[in-house]
Amino acid sequence: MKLPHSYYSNQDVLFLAQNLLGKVLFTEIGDAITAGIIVETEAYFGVQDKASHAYGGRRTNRTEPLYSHGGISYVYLCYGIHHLFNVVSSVEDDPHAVLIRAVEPLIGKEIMEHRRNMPSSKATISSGPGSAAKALGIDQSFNKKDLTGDEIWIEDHGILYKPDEIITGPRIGVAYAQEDALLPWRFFVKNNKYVSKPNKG
DNA sequence: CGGATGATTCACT
DNA sequence: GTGAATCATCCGC
Repeated sequence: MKLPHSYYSNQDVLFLAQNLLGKVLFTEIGDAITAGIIVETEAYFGVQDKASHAYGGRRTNRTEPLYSHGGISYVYLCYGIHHLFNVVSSVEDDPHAVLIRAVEPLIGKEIMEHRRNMPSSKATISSGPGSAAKALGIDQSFNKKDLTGDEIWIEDHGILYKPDEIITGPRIGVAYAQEDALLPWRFFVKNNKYVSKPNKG
């Protein structure tokens, strides 16, 4: 059930970003288990991607997790308020990652409702990278965690979307990346209400 | 050591 | 649609 370490070694981050749609992201904090179906992702294409924190081989204390072997998390604070969760992929020193932008609440909905202070019927409970992370209880302490461990992991529940249900488009909020901002490296499930921003095909 | 800056969200107008 | 919130990180001096 749990995706094995080998899954994350895939060196094609665009494939992985698309393949992660329909997978189920779990967190366990104390006794609280929550999980959501991944319905929106973005690929960050290593050193050659101007939108990536690792662009040009930039290597700092913060970006260090990106350079690890695939299969760990990369969580960082954005705008001083939001924790954004990424799945690190590929091999060591090849800093590819997939940003999880939205999940559909599946397990532990009451816990997510409490964390977000809104009903899970509301789309915005886990729509957008900051909200999805908060619903799952992800914060800085989840940085650099092994994704095959027992604090945060991803399972395959056999959910498969048809090719025409998966939409590709430019990434959100990366205008600073100039021409790379136009690359169609955002993937989401068509018409899923938990997808942020435009979710139609 | 200080200034700038976000892979965003939410409350208002 | 607009603007505030809010701080770790990064980079230049």
